Amino acid sequence: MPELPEVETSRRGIEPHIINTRVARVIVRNRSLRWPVSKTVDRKLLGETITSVTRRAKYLLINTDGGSAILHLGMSGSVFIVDRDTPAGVHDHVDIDFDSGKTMRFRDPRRFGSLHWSKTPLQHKLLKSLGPEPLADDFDTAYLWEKSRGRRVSVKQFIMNAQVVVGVGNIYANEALYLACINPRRAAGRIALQRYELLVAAIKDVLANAIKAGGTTLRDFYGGDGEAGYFQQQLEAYGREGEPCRRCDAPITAIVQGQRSTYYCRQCQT
DNA sequence: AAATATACCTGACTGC
DNA sequence: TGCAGTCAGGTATATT
Repeated sequence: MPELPEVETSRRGIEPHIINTRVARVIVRNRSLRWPVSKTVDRKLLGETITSVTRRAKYLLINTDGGSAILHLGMSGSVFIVDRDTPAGVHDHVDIDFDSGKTMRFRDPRRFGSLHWSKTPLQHKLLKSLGPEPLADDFDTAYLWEKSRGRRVSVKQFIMNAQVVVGVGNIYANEALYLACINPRRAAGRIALQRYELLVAAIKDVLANAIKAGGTTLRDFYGGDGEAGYFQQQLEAYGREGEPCRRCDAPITAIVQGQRSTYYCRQCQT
């Protein structure tokens, strides 16, 4: 499923193929994504030239001089480049054809993704109240510690809250807490500054490593669907219920927090 | 204000 | 082999 590293991988895979090229046609086969795709999107995109593809949280911004398309991959979405007139599958909901003869295709079996248009995407309702980017310098120990004061919610749910920090999905929340030796059930407001230092470093580390691993997917991105489980072999906690902790050998425990599965070591995450 | 629950959707998997 | 049931998960929104 696309977490931040995969969205970033998609961005890097797509941008070189569509930058400075003009949109020749937009085909929306299915408008019922998470929110109905407005015809405004197709209308505004048509004829525009792509100036860049950027990312904010897990949103891809396909930028033009006239505004930006805001694409979210949801849980099962992917974007990739194909030659024009490549037959579309049942879950291929949107094609953007370019003058170059290439097509950017959006595929999303579960249709949790979304597509919007905005002249000022960072001010868009969906983006305007997001927290800092986890890999940016303004996401640091002091910020996270301060933000956590007085909060009784579990630290895992706290770091998965996009108003606190974006891009930390379930898998990476589990992994980061494991790396920082913090019990996911602990209240966010009752964790010391020094431990937040470890946690911030762990979040940055796990995301940076996953982006690096995404480079593997990038190689066969062209024509592929970018959904390969590239980071799986590096997981320390997620999905390892009953298997031995690689630090202390105690079995990894699985619990549910906020209807999400949590995996952690009861012995060394305190 | 903060915490918690709900809704959206379908492929993959499990058990009969 | 087929079928019904369960799970997964991002995030806006509703409810407490």
